[in-house]
Amino acid sequence: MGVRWLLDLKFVRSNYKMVQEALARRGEAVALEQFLVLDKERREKLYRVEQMKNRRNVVSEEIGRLKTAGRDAAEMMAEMRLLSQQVKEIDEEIRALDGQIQEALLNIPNMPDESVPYGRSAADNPVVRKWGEKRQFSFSPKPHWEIGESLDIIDFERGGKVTGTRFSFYKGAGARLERAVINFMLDLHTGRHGYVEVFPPFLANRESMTGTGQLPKFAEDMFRVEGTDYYLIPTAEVPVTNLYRNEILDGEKLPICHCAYSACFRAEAGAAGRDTRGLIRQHQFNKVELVKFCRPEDSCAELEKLTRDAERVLQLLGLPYRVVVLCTGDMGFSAAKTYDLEVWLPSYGDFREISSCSNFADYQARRANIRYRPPGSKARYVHTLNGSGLAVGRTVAAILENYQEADGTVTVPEALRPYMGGLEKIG
RNA sequence: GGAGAGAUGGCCGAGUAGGUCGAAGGCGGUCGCCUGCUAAGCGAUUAUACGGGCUAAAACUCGUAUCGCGGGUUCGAAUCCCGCUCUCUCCGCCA
Repeated sequence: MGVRWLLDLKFVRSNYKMVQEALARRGEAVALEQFLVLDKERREKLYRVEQMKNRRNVVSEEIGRLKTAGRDAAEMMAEMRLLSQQVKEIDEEIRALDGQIQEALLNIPNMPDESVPYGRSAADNPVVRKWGEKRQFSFSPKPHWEIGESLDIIDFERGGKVTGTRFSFYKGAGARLERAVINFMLDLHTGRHGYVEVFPPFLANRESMTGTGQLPKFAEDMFRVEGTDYYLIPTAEVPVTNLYRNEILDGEKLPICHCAYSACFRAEAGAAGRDTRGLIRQHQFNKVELVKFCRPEDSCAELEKLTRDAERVLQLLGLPYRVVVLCTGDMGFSAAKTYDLEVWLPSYGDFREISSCSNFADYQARRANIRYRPPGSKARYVHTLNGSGLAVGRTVAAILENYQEADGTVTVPEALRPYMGGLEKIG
């Protein structure tokens, strides 16, 4: 039975030290020794059982010949009956080993790209570049949730009533603003950056969640539809990356670039007490996502481009931001390299993440089995990338805070006015 | 939700009273040949994964597995039995 491995077994086997060191840089002591032992045992058993199967095949053929010739083969059949029994047992053992190995692999994070700086936590993420000037307020700027409430364009209170904490309503110009931001981003990425828009399902099944790495490790971060195997997507990355699961793409078509709007749902387990007010950390939020599939040799350059595409949104909206590169200790589980875009939020007096752009190398492609065929050669795994372009709720929060005026109104950024029916000011 | 039909290689499509079928044939693809009956002809070749051997690595070679998925029967299963999934058609329902 063919098992598709989550890591290249041969690679891990022969570059054991290197893999071990790469993973150690992430700060997780990964037990690869265990893997090596299991792998060795598996290969020994596999070899043995394949020898047995070979004998069975050869003898069975012989039995067929004898029988058609009308001769007796009872002795051989008896022997084979025994052999088959043993084969079955060893097959069972191998299957158990496969499961153990696969389980071990599922919990091994991606290896960081060599260019990723070493560090232990978010505090060690180097700032790569900054853009924009922080506005000097002649008054004391208010946090976006206060602005939203006083302008009556965001209703957190009733969101809590209707659904629960961390849910909210947008209303009037607020709802329109949210929609404007979505459309602005989609138009920018499709019109100027060459992405093909897709509108995905907001629920995805277990295979898809495993394909992009949300499962099995992060099940508690997601909402699951009771009685089904469907999960509410935590990001459009899931359905869009899985678009091509179990497919072999035409090499000529790469890179394939998609952008997608979706609502995103996150259980935010373990986030109790953090960002309890406002739009920063909701159970449901909107996001425009950028997703790329490319050749392995292009993924580094594609990550730079994708990041720039996301940055362009902030630039056109006139929102100050900085770009940090996540250090080894702060990177997500599946990522090989990640840039975070952090927007300036006056009420926090700090930069907050508004986009995360990652190169996953072949990590997701291997799990999701997405390949391409280079001209005249075998299928290879593609590299996948994605990034927010951008998180809409946080963008709205940033607009409200950065564009607020002393009289309590909010100026609409010029780039959004065409999407707001020409509206220049909210309030 | 109810009833029926079907799932075979890149595609189309054979193959079921179990045996030498990884699987006929066609198309497509690749390589070579031919080139005045020309929007052609001829020949060859054309799956993937894993393991062993040989390698610097390949190529190569041997083996195993794979005919929707998972089990079962059997010395032996694409072919028989059971379960599941998906697709198609008809009915119902609905945005």
